Amino acid sequence: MSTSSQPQFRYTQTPSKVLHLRNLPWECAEEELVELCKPFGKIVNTKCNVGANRNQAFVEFADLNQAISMVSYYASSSEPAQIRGKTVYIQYSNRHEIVNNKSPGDTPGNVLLVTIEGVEPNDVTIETIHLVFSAFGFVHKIATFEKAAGFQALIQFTDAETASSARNALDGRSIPRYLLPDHVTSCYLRISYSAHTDLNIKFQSHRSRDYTNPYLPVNPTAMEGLLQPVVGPDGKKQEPQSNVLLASIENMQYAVTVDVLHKVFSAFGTVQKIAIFEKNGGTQALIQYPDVTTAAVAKESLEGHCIYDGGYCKLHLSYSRHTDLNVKAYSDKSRDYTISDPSLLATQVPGLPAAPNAWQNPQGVPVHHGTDYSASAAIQGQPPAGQVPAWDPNFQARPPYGSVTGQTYQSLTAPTYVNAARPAGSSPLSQPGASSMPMQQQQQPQPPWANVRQGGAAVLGRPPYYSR
DNA sequence: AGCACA
Repeated sequence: MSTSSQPQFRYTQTPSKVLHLRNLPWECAEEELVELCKPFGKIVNTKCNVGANRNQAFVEFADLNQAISMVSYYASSSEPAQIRGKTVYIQYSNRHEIVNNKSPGDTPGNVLLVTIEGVEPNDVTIETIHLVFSAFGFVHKIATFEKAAGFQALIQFTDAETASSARNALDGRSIPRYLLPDHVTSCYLRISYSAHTDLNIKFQSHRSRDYTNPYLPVNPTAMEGLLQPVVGPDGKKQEPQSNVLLASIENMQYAVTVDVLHKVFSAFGTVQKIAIFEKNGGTQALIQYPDVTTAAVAKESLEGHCIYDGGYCKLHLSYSRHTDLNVKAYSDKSRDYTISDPSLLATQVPGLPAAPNAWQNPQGVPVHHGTDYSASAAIQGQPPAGQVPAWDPNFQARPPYGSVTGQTYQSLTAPTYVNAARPAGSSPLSQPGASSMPMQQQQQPQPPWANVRQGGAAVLGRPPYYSR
């Protein structure tokens, strides 16, 4: 902070395109400023409400001579410059351009930056935010994050007009109390415009949503945040035991299929469900046991071990926060072994339960496959049987391609490959007789909200966000 | 009445 850094005399004006106007009336509008100045030239920028009293302003002309003409005119005029009858004092500014006339947050755009004050991130769900802002138009995307400023959300509308209507209505307002947890006393929204025009949402999760693409992959790890945060009795975070294990597969040189995982994890007890997914470029899987004890044994036994010799497909296990996976009964990435007796599924059982809870498993009970899959399996080159990757220390490293299951669920395998091989729309499941399960062709992961509604299958097919 | 923003 050196005084010599300001060598120019403060009140000695060298000409500038920028004029400094002071003694302006309270909250002088930009229009009033322009009215006063535009007879002298083209105004390219202004800044109003400057100074502690907000009664100063800057006006920048396109050309220096225009500014000079204005200053000269009023220097020799008998009538001072006036706005609303107040004399306005005009000088050259000591700067030569107006910078940051508008802060970026005041430049309208279709994306709002919302800071939610007075709440913890867990107090306001993305659903609540969506609800509040949807009142002004279709909300395309939402991304939430925690920064120094607090809990913030980027909310993408179709256009700046919609965004500004939301901003005008909600800025400084509070989210309705009934949408908030009881312990939240106040929750004020500070809204500005983001410079973004299109948010890049990679996953549906508890922190981000893309309502234009309901079938965007769900990030299962992120979705765990939907559950209660886990805090031990001592107040510290802990990893609670669970009947569901989260397996990260490292150095996955060979394909790890549902069948392989089933074989490996079945060594410790009944495996109920398996789901495989990609996360951060790696492969992870969720393996569900009936009880925590079995999961704990499997975790202790398998942690750090490799599915194949040579350090291939090394397992890292932790407890998932899930307790009951909602997975497609048959897909190349998931399996629900609890759906019913596999031996029944292999054969056509016309009256097999239409399953009161069939909507929870949109892939449904594949009673319609009939003879179809045997042919498709052949097309896929799947041998009827093959080497089973066993949990055997002597097991030779070998890609499990073509590996087929043991007798127990061999029959389950074929429909999986059938579904994977068949283009959407050609599934026999879409035949009229299958109308009770309308969404069976949806191969994408279910949006997380799909399974919380009754009749979720129908909701999945036509999310409410398409209703506009 | 006396020079902004972030």
